[in-house]
Amino acid sequence: MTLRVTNSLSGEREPFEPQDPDSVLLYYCGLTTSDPAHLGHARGWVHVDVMHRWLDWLGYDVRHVENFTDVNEKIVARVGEDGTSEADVAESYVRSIIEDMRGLNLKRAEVYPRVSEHVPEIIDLVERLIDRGYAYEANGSVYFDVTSFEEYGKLSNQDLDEMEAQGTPEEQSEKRNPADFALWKAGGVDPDAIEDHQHEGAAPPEEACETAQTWESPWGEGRPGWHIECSAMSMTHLDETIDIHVGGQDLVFPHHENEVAQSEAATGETFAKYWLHVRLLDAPDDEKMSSSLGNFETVAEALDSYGPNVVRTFLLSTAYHSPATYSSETISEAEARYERLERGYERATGALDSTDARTKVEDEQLRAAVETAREEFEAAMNDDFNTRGALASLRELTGAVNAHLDEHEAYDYVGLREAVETYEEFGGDVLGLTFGTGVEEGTVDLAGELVELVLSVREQEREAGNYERADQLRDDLEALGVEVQDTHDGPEFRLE
RNA sequence: GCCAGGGUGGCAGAGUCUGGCCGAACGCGUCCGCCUGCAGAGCGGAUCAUCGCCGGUUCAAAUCCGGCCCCUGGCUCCA
Repeated sequence: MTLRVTNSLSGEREPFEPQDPDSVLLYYCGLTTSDPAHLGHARGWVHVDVMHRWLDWLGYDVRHVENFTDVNEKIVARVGEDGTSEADVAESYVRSIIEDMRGLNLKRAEVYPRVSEHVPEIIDLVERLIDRGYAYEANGSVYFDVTSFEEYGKLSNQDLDEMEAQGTPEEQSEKRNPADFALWKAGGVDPDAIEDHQHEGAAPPEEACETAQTWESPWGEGRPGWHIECSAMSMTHLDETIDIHVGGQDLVFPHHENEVAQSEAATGETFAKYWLHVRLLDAPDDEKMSSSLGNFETVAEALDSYGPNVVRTFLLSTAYHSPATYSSETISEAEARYERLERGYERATGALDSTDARTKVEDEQLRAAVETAREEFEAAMNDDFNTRGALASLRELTGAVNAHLDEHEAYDYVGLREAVETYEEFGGDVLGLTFGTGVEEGTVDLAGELVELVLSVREQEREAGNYERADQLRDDLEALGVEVQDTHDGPEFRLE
């Protein structure tokens, strides 16, 4: 069975065939480091992460690059609020973003390149475009001539005549065609350009702009344009042609379209074989979640409230290109979904470690269910990374595990072991969920022993018929995050 | 206006490429039963969908074709 992906270039689901059958070059359009990351960003990250993990599972050697845009007017707008200079502000957000990524249990990319560290490569690329007749200089700025690239518009299906102008009025006057876009911008940052983005506590615009970074170039001092960075960094760290380029749906035009144009004009080669676009996350009011609208939940807040597993389950409960809304309802459903999986895993591992698990016992139903779950998981992931379907197969596995444990006195050791391996391999390695972090009965650590102690007191109360006291102890434990469940074999607990 | 993606049960959300296994997955919710001092978890069962509208193709359509309505995103910084 082969992987199929929806390619924005063709608008169709296509078989995935990387240039080199053994490896995949993957680029993800990362963030501008001017605001804390919000859940919408996490949606992109987590889906790219799972794509990466699935490609690993399929046996590809994945080279994954994800940039930080640390040169941008919006960063300059934060000077005074979150730092003392553009570079300083950018650095503080890079740090918080990396922390968020860790918190989300993302597999590391191979490189996280920054624009500020790739200016020479950007300048080289711009020169190449000028040499080849695709770009021109005007007053120290350099623009890409969209009419020179015949295929301009092929990614977003835009028609040049229908397009509105890109750039500021000043830029417009320098351009040959309204749709031309800047590769290099002369000078520093114009105070007028940042005023609208400034918040309370920001430095005066003129002062903030003083701290904006500029670089020497063949056209004088200036700054790189927005789109050119990704082309330069993708080519530097991967290759002139990469296999998969992923980004937010909002970037299709103009950002990705321009990347295609400038890259392919410069190299004469295909820039990216497959373009995958992650749909934006919607806020409860059905609007997109975005920094500028201020209607977001930050990654840090979400992780704090729900933890990485619930957040990931929530994000993976919707296919990467489908609409998804973040609300208290949708996140608590994800919580229930994750917990059910985790309980199944814990029951399975607990049973496996008990003396009731026997290699001689064989439950055909359990084993068939494990087999089916594995097949369905694989089929779902291969079908354009259908994470919702993949999650569904693990639920069915959970149902089979629970049914087996409920219906039998002696357990099927081999079947349970296969089930546990499936959780770990697919739920763990591929979906990036972690199970079994709760403290098991009989765990040797102090917290566990103390809970045991409280539970034994509660058992005495129950035996004595003092249910009120027993329930009070249960409620108190609950308040501390210890969930108590009475079973045939005595009380069990798990930490939330 | 132009481009892209959506409209599936109370909610959420697969399936649409490759028409039939879809009288529609997984789940949340609700109800009943088992278990249980109670609760939770689990198990079993039930409830819940004329798949946006109209027309067409076909033995057969959520899935293909045509028209229309509505929503979201992009066309300005944005994952």
